[in-house]
Amino acid sequence: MKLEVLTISDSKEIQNSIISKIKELINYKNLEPGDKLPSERMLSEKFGVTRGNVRDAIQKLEFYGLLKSIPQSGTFVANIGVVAMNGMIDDILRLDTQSFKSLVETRIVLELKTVKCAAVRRSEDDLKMIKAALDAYEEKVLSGKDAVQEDLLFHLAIARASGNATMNMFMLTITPQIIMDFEKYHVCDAPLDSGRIEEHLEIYEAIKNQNPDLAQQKMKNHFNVLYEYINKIE
Amino acid sequence: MKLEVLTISDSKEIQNSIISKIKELINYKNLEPGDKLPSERMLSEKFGVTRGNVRDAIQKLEFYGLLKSIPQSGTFVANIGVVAMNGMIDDILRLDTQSFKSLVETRIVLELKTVKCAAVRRSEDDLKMIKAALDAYEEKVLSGKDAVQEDLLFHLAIARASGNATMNMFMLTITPQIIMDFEKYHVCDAPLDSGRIEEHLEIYEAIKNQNPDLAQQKMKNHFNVLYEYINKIE
DNA sequence: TAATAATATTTGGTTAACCAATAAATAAGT
DNA sequence: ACTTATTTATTGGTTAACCAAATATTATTA
Repeated sequence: MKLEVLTISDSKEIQNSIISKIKELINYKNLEPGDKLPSERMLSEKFGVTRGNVRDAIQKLEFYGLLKSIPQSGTFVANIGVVAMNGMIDDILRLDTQSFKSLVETRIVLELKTVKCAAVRRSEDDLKMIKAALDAYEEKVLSGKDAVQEDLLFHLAIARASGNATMNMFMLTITPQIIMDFEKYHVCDAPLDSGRIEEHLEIYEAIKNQNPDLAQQKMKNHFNVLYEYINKIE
Repeated sequence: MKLEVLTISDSKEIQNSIISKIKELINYKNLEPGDKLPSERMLSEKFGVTRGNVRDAIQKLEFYGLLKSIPQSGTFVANIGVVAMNGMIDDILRLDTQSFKSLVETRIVLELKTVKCAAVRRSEDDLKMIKAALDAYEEKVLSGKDAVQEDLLFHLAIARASGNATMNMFMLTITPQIIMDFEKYHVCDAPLDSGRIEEHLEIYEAIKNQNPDLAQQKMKNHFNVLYEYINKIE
């Protein structure tokens, strides 16, 4: 007889099934914005799972802004109607894992905007930090070493200078995965680096001179090779 | 004498200080990609905090892809170099709270892309779901009721049809906050809805006919009023 | 009867003990 | 001396008991 083991995907399944049951409960009980959910203990008993499982599921829905836990009081339905609640939970349950292509595609979209914002809004301090990242990248490349990290730190510095906390955070969430995939798929092995120093410099100059359209254009050029790459895969 | 109470911002401060200490530790010990961090118990003792605090901090860094916990084995530095590690942790610690403006700005950027992708990649199934969302929106508006939820579900259906899991997830994370802010700031009180049904329909038709550029153009029109709004505030 | 005070219960959050899987150290066998 | 088997210690994860704040209930009083 085979031993039953709880793998990660199993625990993900449990979490999703709990989320699904919470959705049904909200519909069944006609809970509206601001209404209180049953306590974690009751839910865990009702669903036949541990309280920890329930807490994790609630935490996930809290991350997406659908529930709000208040200490010593209860867990409440967010200020969002039943229709949106149902639609969003369905979407959350259906979410695929993020492919390399989707990550890069998203990165390009975000950066074509962050660079524009940075050109308009960057402070003198921002500019200094972008310059520092630029110099670090150049030095690493000229010494013949791999400079993937310094490359992406340059781009993150621009994201910070964009003055948009949302895009900044999104860039932070996708950057590590991109770095690892880059090395995995050997995207940066090609001898493009000498040209890319120049490209970085041009982007920097455009930001320095507060020319948003030029900055975006230079960034677009910079992404050309990457763009071709992701359209090739899949 | 005042009673000492641990507020949410205090606990956030603790978490950030732990993250900062982990960063110092990685530098001090010269931990490289794949190296093992000291155990949670040792860290909690070293830092003078509870093990739960340490776990939370590690979980946050795991979310950003900088650490990886493996059960019964340890917590490991991700496949990312020291330079990127330091830069990213600094960025994470510096992250601002997301303003309404940054949310809407990001939403526009993402949607101008998702709608284009959706026009190219949408399946017949996707198309049906977008149509269903469109009909639900129209019905709600024509009956004179508030249709903010149905509005955004239409846009989420497009995000799903884009075939890009990353942008889909990003849209899901910002949508609830936008809905709540919309109602808070009374963005949708204006009598624009009759015109907006038409706009939605045009977007849908462009997606149906697989015309990405037209779809993007229609989406851009649709966002015009919103775009003016966010450039007005602040 | 209504308003207030006191008590009991319920709540999400926290923590210390526990678990099974892993890794390290030791012992045994060849 | 080197491999293999066995034991021991350590690990992140889990759970059941506990906590203090918030709420509901009951008792008291005017």
